[in-house]
Amino acid sequence: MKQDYCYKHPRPSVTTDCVIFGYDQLQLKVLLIERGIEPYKGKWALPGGFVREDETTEQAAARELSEETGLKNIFFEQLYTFSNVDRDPRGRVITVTYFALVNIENFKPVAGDDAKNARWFPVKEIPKLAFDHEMIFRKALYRLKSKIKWQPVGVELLQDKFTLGELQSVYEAILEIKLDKRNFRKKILKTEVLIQLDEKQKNVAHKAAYLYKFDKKKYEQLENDGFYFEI
Amino acid sequence: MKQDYCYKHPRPSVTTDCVIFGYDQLQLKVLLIERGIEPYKGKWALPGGFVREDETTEQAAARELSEETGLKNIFFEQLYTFSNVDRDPRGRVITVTYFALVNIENFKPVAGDDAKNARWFPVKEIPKLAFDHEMIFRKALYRLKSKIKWQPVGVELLQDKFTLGELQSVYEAILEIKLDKRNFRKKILKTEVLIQLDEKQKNVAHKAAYLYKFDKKKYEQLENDGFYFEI
DNA sequence: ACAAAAGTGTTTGGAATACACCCATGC
DNA sequence: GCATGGGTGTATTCCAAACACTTTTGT
Repeated sequence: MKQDYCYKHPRPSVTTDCVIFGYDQLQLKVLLIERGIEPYKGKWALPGGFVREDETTEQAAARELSEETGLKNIFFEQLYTFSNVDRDPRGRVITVTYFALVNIENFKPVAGDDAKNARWFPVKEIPKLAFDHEMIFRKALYRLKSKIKWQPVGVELLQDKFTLGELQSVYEAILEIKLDKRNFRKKILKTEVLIQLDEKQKNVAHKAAYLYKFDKKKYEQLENDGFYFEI
Repeated sequence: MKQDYCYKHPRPSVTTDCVIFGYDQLQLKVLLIERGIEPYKGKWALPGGFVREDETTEQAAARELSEETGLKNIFFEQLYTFSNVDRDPRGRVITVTYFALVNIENFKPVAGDDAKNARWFPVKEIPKLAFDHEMIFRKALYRLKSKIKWQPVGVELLQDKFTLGELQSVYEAILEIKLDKRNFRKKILKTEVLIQLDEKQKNVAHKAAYLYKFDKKKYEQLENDGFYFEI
C-alpha cells in the first residue's frame, strides 16, 4: 500500500554521505560503492542514503557505516552540508556529510546488500564519482590533513595494538611527506595518549618494535579540557 | 490558492539559523530576534528561516542575514547541522547553521519585518533561547574562539579603518583574556594582512593612533596557499 | 654477514612570552 | 599639567627541526 506525505511547502530530501577512510599497504584508502540503480548507475559513489524520520543525521551516518562496513563505534564526525540545488538529478537533495576513520583489517565486507559492489580505493586513484561526491571527498581529505596535525586521530586507522613505525607511516601517507623518526616519536609521545605495552612485534626480520595502544580515556579527557580544537 | 506537495516518503523541513556576532562598546554581542509567532512566541531566538526550493543553504543564510541586518557581503561560514528529531515542536526540522561577523556600526536595524523585535545581546548576557539555539550559540562561540587564534577574522567586526588598539580589544573580548600590547602588534603585523594608512585617529584625548585596513586580497591569497586551516 | 627496521640525544633557529618607559593629544 | 591610550625593543623560554649511529632479529 502506497502512502503519500503531503506538505504546504515543497521540502528537500535529506541524505547523509560518508567518506570512510582506511589504511592498508602503506596507502590511505577510501571506501566507495558501485551504484546499482539510476541515476549514475554503475558509477562509483560515497556510501550514503536517506535520513529516516526517526533518526538524526549522526544516527543515519552510523547506520550507513555499520551497514556498509559491519563496523560500529567508529571514529566519525560531521564534515559539511552540501545543498547545491542541482546536485542530484532526482530533485532537491541536501546531504549532510560525515567522515570516518576505520581500520581495514576489522572491516567485514558486506555481502552485496542492495547488490552493491564495495571497494577500497587508494586516495590517489579515485575514479570519477557520482553526484558532487568528488567535492565531498576532497573536503574530507583536506579536513583529515588539517585534523591530523593537531589531533592524534591517525591511531583510528590502525589495529588496537600498533607500533610507532606503523603510526608514522599513517601520518606520512596522509600528509604525503616524509617525517623524521625521532621528532615524530617525541611529538606523538608527548601527547601522552599512547600507552606502551609489555609486548613486542613477532616474526619480523628486524628488531621487534614495542606495541602501543591508544589511551582513549586520556584523549577524551584532554579534549574536554579544550586541549584540542575542533577542526 | 493552496497547493500541496506530496512525496512517497516523509521529508524533514530544512531551515538555516545564523549566529551573527557584532562588537560594540568593548563587548562581543549576538543578534537575537524576538519570536512573533508560536512556537516559542515571545522568546528570543537566532535569526533564521526555511530554505527555499531554489536556493542553497548558503544563499538562504545570506538572504536571512540581509533581511535581518540589511548587510550584504559579510563574512560568514557554515557552522554545523543540527538534526535532533525533537528539536522543533512543529515536527521534523533539520537546521543548517552559519555564523557571521558583522560590524554593528554599519548595521541598519530593520523595521520590524515579521513584527519581530531584534536586539544585540552581549554574549555574557544571553537570555533563554528558543529551540536548541542555546547549543547552536555555544558551538558558534567556541568556533569563533578557535578560529581567531589562527585567522585574523577579528577585523570583520570593526569598521573598514581601525586602530590596532581597537583590534586588540576585539581579541580580548572574544578570548576573554588580556593580551600584551607589544606582542599582539608583532603577531598581527607579521601576518601581513593589515595595511597601515597615512591617516590617524582624530579628536581623541591622547596620542592619535594610525588607522589600518584589512588586506582582503592578501588574506585570500594566503588562504589559497593553505596558510590558514579551515576550522 | 647482511638486510631491515627499531631505538635513541643533542644542537640550532625561530616563535612566543614577559616586561617598562616615553610620546602625543585633549581637556 | 595631567590623564589617556599610542608606540616601541630586548632578554628568556619553549618548541620544532635537523641530524647519525647502534641494536636486534630473521634469513
